[in-house]
Amino acid sequence: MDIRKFVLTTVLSVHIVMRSEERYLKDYDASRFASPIVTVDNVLFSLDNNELSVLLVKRANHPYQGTWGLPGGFIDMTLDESTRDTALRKLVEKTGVIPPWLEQLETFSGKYRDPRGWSLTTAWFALIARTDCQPHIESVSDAKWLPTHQLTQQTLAFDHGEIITHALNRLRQKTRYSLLPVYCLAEEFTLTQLQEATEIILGQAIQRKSLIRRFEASGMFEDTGKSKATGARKARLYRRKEGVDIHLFSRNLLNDTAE
Amino acid sequence: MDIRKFVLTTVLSVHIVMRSEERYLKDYDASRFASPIVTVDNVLFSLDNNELSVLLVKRANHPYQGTWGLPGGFIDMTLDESTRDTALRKLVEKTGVIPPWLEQLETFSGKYRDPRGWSLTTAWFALIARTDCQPHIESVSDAKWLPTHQLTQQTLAFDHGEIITHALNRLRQKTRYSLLPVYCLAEEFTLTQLQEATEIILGQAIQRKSLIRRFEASGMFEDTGKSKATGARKARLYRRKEGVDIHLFSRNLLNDTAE
DNA sequence: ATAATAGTGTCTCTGAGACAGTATGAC
DNA sequence: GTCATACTGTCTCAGAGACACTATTAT
Repeated sequence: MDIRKFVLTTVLSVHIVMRSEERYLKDYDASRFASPIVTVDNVLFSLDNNELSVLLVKRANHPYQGTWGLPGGFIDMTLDESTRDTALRKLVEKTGVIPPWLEQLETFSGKYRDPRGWSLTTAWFALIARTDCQPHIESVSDAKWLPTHQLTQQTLAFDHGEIITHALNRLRQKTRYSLLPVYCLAEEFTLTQLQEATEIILGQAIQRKSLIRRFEASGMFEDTGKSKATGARKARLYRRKEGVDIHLFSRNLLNDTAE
Repeated sequence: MDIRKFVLTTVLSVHIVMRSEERYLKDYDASRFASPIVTVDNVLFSLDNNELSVLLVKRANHPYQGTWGLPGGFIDMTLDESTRDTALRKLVEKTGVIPPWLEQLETFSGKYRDPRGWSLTTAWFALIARTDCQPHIESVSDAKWLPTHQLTQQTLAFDHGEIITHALNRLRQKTRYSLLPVYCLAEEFTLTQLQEATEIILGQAIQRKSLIRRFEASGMFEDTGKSKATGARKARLYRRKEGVDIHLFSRNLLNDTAE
C-alpha cells in the first residue's frame, strides 16, 4: 500500500451541529452512509479417518453460485445480538449442534474480495467431534467435509481459501501451547485419541509422555472411571470438567520446528 | 445467550433465481439489505514518564459528543482498500506518522454497543514511540494520552474501555513471548530502554540476563556502533534490522505469574 | 577513588524430548 | 504363554530465574 497519500491527508473540518444527542438519535438514519457488505463466516474443523477437514457448503445464490464456500451469511439484526450469535446460528443450521469450541479468528475486508463491492467478513473458528454432527450433515445435500491437504485443489468462493489457511495456522499454533484438540473429540475420550488428534493437526508425531504431563498439569479433565477396549489393554476414558477454561502452557511443543 | 432458539431455526428455503452471475452483479444494489453501522477503531499505545498510555480523542459529533474515545471512524470505500487502510488513515490523521507496529485486535459487535443501533467495529492495536508523534499530537487540541492505570476513572464512549482492556491483555501476553515492546522505542535504543519498556508493560521487574539472551537469539537487531551516555557507563545503541519479522519465543517470561 | 550504570558468568530449576521399561488384556 | 496397546520412570537438554561478578565512564 502506498502510505504517502495518508500522510498528506488532512483532518477533515468537522461540522459540529449543536443539538441534543437525543434528538440526533431520533433523526439518525443508518442507511444514509454508504456501507460495506457485512457477513460472518465459519471455519469449522473436524477429524475423521486420520484427516483434518473443514466444512464447506455449496453456494445456492450468486455470487459464486454453485461454488463451495464457508458456512456463513448475513447478520440478522433482529435475531443476533452479536456476530458470535450469527456464527452460532449458521453453524447450528448446518450441523444441528453447538460446537464446543468457537472463537473469533479475524476480520477480512477489502474492495476486491467480493464482486458486489467493498465487503467485510468476520471469520470465526470452530471445532467439533465428527460423530456429533455427522447425521445432520449427511441429511443436507449441499454440505461436505474437505480434507485440509486437498485445500489447494479445491476452488473456493471469495477469499475463503485464504481464510481457511489463517484458521489452520491458528489451530496449529494453539495446539502447541494448549490442549485445544480435545474439542475435536467426543465427550469421553482416551489419551491415545487426544494424541492422535494432536498429531494429525501438527502433521508430526509428539511424545506421549509430554502430552500426559500436560494433560495432568492442565487440571482440565477428570477420569470417568470407565475404560475402553481397543484390541489390547483397555484405555482410561476422560472427560472435560464442567465449566473449566482452557489451560495455556508457558512452553510450546515442537520448538525445534521453526515458527 | 439462549441457544435453543437457534436449534429450532430451520434453514430458510432459498429462492434460486436462474440468471447469470454477470447480470446479477449488474443489478445488485448493496443498499437493499439492512446493514450494521461499520467502523474501525485504533488502540494506540505509547510509553512516557514510566507509564503506558493509550491515545484518546474527544468526540466532535454525536453520539457521545464531547466524550473521550478511541481514534477511529467510518471506512472510506474510495480511499481504503481494507480496514487496515482505514486504521492507518485515522492514525496518521491524529499522530502524523505511520506506527511501526499495527495488527488487528478483534471485531466488537452488537445490538446495544452504539445508541444508533446494531454496530460493528474492527479494532486495531498499534505501538509507537512517544517522541515520534508528540509534536503532531500537541498541535491537535482534541487528543490526549490516558495512562492505562487511570482507565477505570475515565468515562469512555461506546465500549471503548472494554476494547482497551482487550488490547492491554494482548500486549501483555505478546510481551511474554516476543520483543514487541521495541516498537514503543525510538529507532535507536539501548537494552536498558527495552528492559524498562518491558517492565512497564508487564508491571513487574524482569531479569536483564533473560532479556539479553532473547535479544541475541531473536536475530532482529543490529549494533549501530554508537553508544549513549546516561550519566555512567555508555550503553550500546541498537536498531531493528531492515525487513526482519518479529521473533516468537517458544517459552514465556514470568511463567510463575498465572495466566 | 567512588558511584552509577552497563554488561558477563554461571548455577539452579522447570518442563520438553527421548526412550527403556512395566502393566494389562485379547487371543 | 504371545503380542499389542496403555502407561511409567528417568535421563538429557534448552532456556528462564537468580545473582554474584567485572567493565566503563562521569565526577
